[in-house]
Amino acid sequence: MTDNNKIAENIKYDAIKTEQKQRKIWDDSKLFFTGDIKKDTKKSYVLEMFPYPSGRIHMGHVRNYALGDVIARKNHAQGYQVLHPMGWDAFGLPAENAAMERGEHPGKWTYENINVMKEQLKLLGFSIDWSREFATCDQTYYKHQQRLFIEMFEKGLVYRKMSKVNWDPVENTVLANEQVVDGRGWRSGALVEQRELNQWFFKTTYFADDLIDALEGLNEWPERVISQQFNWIGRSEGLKFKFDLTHKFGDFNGLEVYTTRPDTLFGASFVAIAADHPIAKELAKNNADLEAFINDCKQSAVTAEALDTQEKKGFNTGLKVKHPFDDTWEIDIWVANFVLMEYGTGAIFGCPAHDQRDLDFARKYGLKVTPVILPKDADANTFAVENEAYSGDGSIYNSDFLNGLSIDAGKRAAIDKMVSLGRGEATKVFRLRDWGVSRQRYWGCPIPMVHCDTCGAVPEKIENLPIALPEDVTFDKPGNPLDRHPTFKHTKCPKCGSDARRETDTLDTFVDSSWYWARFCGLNPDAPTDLEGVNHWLPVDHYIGGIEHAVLHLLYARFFARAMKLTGHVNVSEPFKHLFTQGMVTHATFKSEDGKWVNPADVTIDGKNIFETATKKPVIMGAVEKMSKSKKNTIDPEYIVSTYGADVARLFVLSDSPPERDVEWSQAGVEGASRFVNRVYALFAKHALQSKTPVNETPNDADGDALAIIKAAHKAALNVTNAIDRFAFNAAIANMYELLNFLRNFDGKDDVKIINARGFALSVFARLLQPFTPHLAEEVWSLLGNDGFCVKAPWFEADLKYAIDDEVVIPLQINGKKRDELKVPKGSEQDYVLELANSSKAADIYLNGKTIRKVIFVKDRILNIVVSD
RNA sequence: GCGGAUGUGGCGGAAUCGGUAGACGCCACGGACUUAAAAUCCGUUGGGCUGUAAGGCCCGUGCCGGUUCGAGUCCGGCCAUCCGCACCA
Repeated sequence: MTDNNKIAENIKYDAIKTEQKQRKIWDDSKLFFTGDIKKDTKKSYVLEMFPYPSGRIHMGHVRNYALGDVIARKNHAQGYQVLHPMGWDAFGLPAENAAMERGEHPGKWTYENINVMKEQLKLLGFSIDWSREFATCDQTYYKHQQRLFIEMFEKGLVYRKMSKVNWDPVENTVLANEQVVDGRGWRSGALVEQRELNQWFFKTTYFADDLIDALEGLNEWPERVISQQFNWIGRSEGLKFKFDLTHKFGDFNGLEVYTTRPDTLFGASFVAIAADHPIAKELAKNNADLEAFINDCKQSAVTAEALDTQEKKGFNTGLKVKHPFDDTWEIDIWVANFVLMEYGTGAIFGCPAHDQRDLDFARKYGLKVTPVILPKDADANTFAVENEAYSGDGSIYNSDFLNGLSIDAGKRAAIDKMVSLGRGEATKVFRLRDWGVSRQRYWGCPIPMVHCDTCGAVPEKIENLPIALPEDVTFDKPGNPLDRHPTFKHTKCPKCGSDARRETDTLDTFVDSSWYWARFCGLNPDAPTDLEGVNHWLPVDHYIGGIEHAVLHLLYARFFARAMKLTGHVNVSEPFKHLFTQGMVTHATFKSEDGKWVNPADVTIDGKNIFETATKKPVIMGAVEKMSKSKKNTIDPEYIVSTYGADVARLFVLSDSPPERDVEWSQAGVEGASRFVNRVYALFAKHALQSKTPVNETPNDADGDALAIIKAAHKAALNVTNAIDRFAFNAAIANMYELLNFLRNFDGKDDVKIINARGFALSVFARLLQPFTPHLAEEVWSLLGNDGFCVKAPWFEADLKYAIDDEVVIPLQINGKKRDELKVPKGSEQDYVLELANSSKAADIYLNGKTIRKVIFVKDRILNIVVSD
């Protein structure tokens, strides 16, 4: 053992101290300050979904921001000008709850949390430009949001109406449709009630067609997000037309219905309306039985499972309509529990033969079932529908002028006829509704509108913005503190100057996060966006966050991009070019025998015995689940950072699983990452004992081991770069482990050429490490004798001359089974390889006495000889 | 019910273009160092059969089938798990 090695044995990497030192240097030199736009430099806008300031950061944040940081840092090294900002999604209910509990102002709680979390994020060494930080509860942010609201109002994208709303009785506020999951509030989990309230709406449906069409262009989005949005917007194309009532009823002489199957009109056997359809309501006034039925419908279940099993029920109103294509044909109108007022026109015609739901209904009430679509190869005289509706392809029959047509042609013909009769028109219907944004809460962006008895709802003047939240509020009573505030409500009409009432509802907090990506492009004090900034930086090149926002946030942000384009604040209609949705951080869960959750850190696993370390009481292992406080299976990132260092925390959350999948937190995995960091440091430190001269370019006089080292470095650079580009960070890290393992074979070797080659390989290695373990990378970068920052050193581009081996081992297959390996110079031709194969051991055994029928040769890949006896 | 994704050793996973399945890590086991342990370092590690040994053979990527000289990868059909939507007319 050389002296150097003896010294090296004692080399210990002090991650905690080194990381503090490095971060201070980065801060002092404003390393990640974006600065003014550099027009002649490639740009990269990397954005992770900004956090809600709940108190402390959790592992999910670490993974989210570590992912983005890899891309941002690699782009830095590649010479891009990078925009990598951070802010706070800071309005919302938890702050009000905290205010109630502590008697503090929600703003105080929020800003305190922001301070704590910002310090925690800084500990992790992310390459964030903190100079662009803002919180959505900053007046300097929501002021502009109020302006956007007013301008959208002026463009007709905002309106107010009385509407049935989803009322969350726990949060005491309204929820958007998207925020109701299985009939429950998405956050509170409370059963949602229906209430009638006057609400502000964003006209998301105005862009419905474009929101769905443009999905096709989002080819860097995950397929499942695209399909979720597609289903959510839910466009259907069909026919809206009017039935005539046989007898006028009150003010009603007709009934409008919507159908996607106008081709089956001659199979109609009933018409059904929703329980809250105006005709049903009117009828119920003089019909107690119907009233009872309607009330019954209203109370029916809201959950998915219940809907599934719920029986179809109807009430025959006694009213009838005439068939639109045959005056003499009369059809009963039923009120049915499965017809929704919110979709289409709230009324349908039922064709039981070709719709399962209609068939169930018809069978229950003994209604006629007339097939009008004849499957190919079926006999018109014998084809019948029993208990399964036929929804497949076929040709139309039993249908007068539609007979013989295909389904598509029949649809067109029926629509054309309906149009020529003046009874209807082709119509698109969307599942997507307009976005109700009024919330009866304090801690949100005030809606900048004024209600005047003469002028109606009038927007506040832009120069009066922000409409600021008053500070002197209390949370001791239920309801909205703004509404009961002594002065906030009282104002003058911006139009006529007379006494008026200020709107006291605030905006849904999803509004706040719908445009922050645009604000980051430049903190213009005078307008929502900086035009030069948005024109340069948008769209976001990489947007990274959780899959739980697949519909809500991402749909709203796409809507806002369109609205802001219309109002002249951005030039894109799609905000995010590449979307990446990362998996969760999970951890084992444990429960004590009395059913209480036990923190995994307090559990000892000794063979089959699992017990609480302190008390020795047995515990039961539960499922691996998303880290959550309630299940006590969280790991505090700050604890990991202070024990193992930020690099280890970052490395682990990226190394164990592909980023789009869940990663399971494990102590052993963390220790593995920590070993890696220490070994890497030791490798560099030992080298530094022998040389302090940086070798940043490929040495050209190497041979033997030195050449092998150089090749390994180039190969690693090629593989790691490719892996990062396809977001396979776990594979990138595996490649770095391989490089480490290889280079360790040459630890301490004192041959000059080896030292030189190793110095070069380490220079490459440091640069590959930089996006993943930046503190370590910068430290070892200077150990190699470099001035300046590793992150500023050019990203190492592999030379294929070195990265690709000049000798390859290819399999020799006989009849498709591998029988031997052949070492051949790269690019060897078939003749040469075949000759080599003939002299191999395998040839003796498998080729002797056989007839060669075919030879398959793929250069540098494989030789396969097909033989027979 | 509809739509989407996934399925590979004891575990997490790799295999980028149809061409050596199991890289890399974890766990486990053996060894070195140590009074001892931890740490560290060096090895072994898909299953089975066979051989004194070097080695050889068979099986193997959820299941069944197909295309191909060759399939984890492509095609058809199942099964399982997860996610989303769901009386949407």
